[in-house]
Amino acid sequence: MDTRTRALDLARHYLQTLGFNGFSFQTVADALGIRKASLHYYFASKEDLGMALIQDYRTHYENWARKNAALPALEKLELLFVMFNKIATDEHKICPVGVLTADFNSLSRPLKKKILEFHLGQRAWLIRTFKEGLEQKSLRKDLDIEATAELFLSSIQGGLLMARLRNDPKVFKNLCKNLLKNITAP
Amino acid sequence: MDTRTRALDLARHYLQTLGFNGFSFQTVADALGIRKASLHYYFASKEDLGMALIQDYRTHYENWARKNAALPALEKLELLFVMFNKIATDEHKICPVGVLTADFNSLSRPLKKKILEFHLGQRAWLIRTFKEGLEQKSLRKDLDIEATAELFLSSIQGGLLMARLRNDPKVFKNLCKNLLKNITAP
DNA sequence: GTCTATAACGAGATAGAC
DNA sequence: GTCTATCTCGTTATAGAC
Repeated sequence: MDTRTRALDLARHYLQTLGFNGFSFQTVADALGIRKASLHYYFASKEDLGMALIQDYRTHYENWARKNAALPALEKLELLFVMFNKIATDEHKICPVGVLTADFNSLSRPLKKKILEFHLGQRAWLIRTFKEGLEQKSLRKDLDIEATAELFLSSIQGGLLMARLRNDPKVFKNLCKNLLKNITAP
Repeated sequence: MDTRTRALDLARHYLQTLGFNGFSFQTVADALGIRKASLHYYFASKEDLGMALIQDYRTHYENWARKNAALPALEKLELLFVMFNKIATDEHKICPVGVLTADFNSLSRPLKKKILEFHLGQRAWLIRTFKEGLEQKSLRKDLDIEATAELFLSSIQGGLLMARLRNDPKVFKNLCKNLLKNITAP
């Protein structure tokens, strides 16, 4: 794996555990085994690193979505929760988008825009998937699609925070289970 | 208002807008009109300031709860959402507990403990209030109390983040409306 | 209580050698 | 690509005068 990719993976790790203002070029450079000045060869500024992090996360997510595109809607939603549950159980990480939203006001305008775009993309994915679920009759036919998308997005972000705070993997898992139960067809 | 109280109010403002690692003694001292060294007279360390902030927020919350203790359960829940909605619409603030959970791993053990205690207290309040609502027959009688408490807590935290990200006051308000709709008796 | 002054450190960032 | 060296700035924190 090339140095830039390794740096990005490490930076994402620190982003999800310490927050954007909680790690430095030094932190990443030490873990990588190079000098912090060398990191500037790949990322001109921390701002740049932030942009690369959100772009990288977006690419990961879009690959995931593409890979599972052909599955039934309900399975896709289950797999979405599996994905976030992996984050929750991996050293109490939280979602990169959630972290960056907590640090939102210390970020540049282009970075803010990029984070919002990711969020809206995920929201659109949820709405599409709910519509598919309705066509496939796996979801309650009186489902309020927009409201449910907002509920899913907010409780995933908040649920990851809560799992960290409570130091209990069941917290997030139970939350997901109940979210799914409330939307599936009787 | 004495200097310590004013300092605490300003610090809470910066905590909720910039995160715990996003503001400094300098930030607060400038807004307060004194030198940052003088702030150390009130708070020995930033750690201390963090403890005071969470204690202060807890006192505010407990006073609020006491004031409304005699109201019907459903009204109390509505007022809870009003309180958080004020946070969301005031410069896109988020909950102090949520902020500190995002920065959790850079905090000391006593501070972590204090944050968890606040969260568990709020969770207990929700559970008590749901039970009251069931006795008063204002809530759906098949309500899963524990699961609903988790859902409320997580979607409030996540909803505040989402309202900031989307820069839209309606996001949080609609979320609250739907949370309430789903638990009220038909 | 508030001040000046300063210590000690870590951050982001750049210049230029290899 | 990676290094050493350095700059500048902001951070927490302390000592001691007023």
